Amino acid sequence: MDLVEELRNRGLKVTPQRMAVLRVLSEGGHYTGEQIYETLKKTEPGISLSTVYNALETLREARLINSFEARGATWYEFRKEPHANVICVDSDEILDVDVDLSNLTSSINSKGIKVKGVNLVVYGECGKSGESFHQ
Amino acid sequence: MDLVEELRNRGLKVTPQRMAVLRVLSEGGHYTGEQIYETLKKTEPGISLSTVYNALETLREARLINSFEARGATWYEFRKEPHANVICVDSDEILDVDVDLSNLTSSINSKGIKVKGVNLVVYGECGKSGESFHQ
DNA sequence: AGGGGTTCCTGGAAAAGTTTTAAATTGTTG
DNA sequence: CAACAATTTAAAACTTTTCCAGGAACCCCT
Repeated sequence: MDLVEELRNRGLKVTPQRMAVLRVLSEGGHYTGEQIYETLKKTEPGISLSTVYNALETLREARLINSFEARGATWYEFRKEPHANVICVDSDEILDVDVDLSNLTSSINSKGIKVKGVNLVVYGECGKSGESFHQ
Repeated sequence: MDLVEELRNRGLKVTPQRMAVLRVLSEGGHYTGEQIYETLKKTEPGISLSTVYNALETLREARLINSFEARGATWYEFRKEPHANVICVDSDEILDVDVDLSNLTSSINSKGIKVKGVNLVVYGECGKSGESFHQ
């Protein structure tokens, strides 16, 4: 099922702005709302920051993208398997690291909590240094 | 080693404001900076919000308390073993759930990343409903 | 295909909520 | 008591949400 279909199936309209946000995130990496807005301003003249935030929230509810909070901001990424978001304290990068979270989820489920989402943020030294914009 | 000693050992001054913040957190639960400020205003007349934030950052760096981000705010808790912070989507409570994170940490360490901190935020239904202030 | 109508979405400005900063004052430690 | 760190107050910064009028997407119909 492609992204357009997934939006329609949920009664959501397929707008150019939503597709533009998806296009940015589908290339991989981690972005704040502001970063997506700055990226899209170049190709989507007139798009507004509130539209970006509206689209992000809608796409997140539709589970087409994920979000997590770190460093005082909300970060968005294209949907993918549960994983660790590793924040490199030396390089400011955010890396995806595949880890198995199924044991953890079932352990919490067994305590009477129905797990709806898991956000794992790890702070660590990854040996690199310097800044990188595309996170 | 008590808290006063731990502050002194790190070259930090023991101020009434820092001790007041520790007193709130040591009773357990999860608080935002604003909630701690509101709590302390009753017993520490004249304390300011920025002092609370300064103290929280200092205490966090000294590893006497933990913090994690969720729901658009930073939440603080007294230091304890790594665990899952479960946000109940039905009751707005935040619960501590003990889970073993050692496998996860060593798995990430083995990929060349030196783990400095783990923040595990889980969203789930815990069957309760209604609001609770002390989280 | 094309048009009409309904519903939902967008854009711009402003507000809200959280956290940080600046500069002067006060407090803690040796 | 001197040296230096921490607190206070106010304002600003930063991210995100809200409001609503105008516009666009979708559905149905021909």
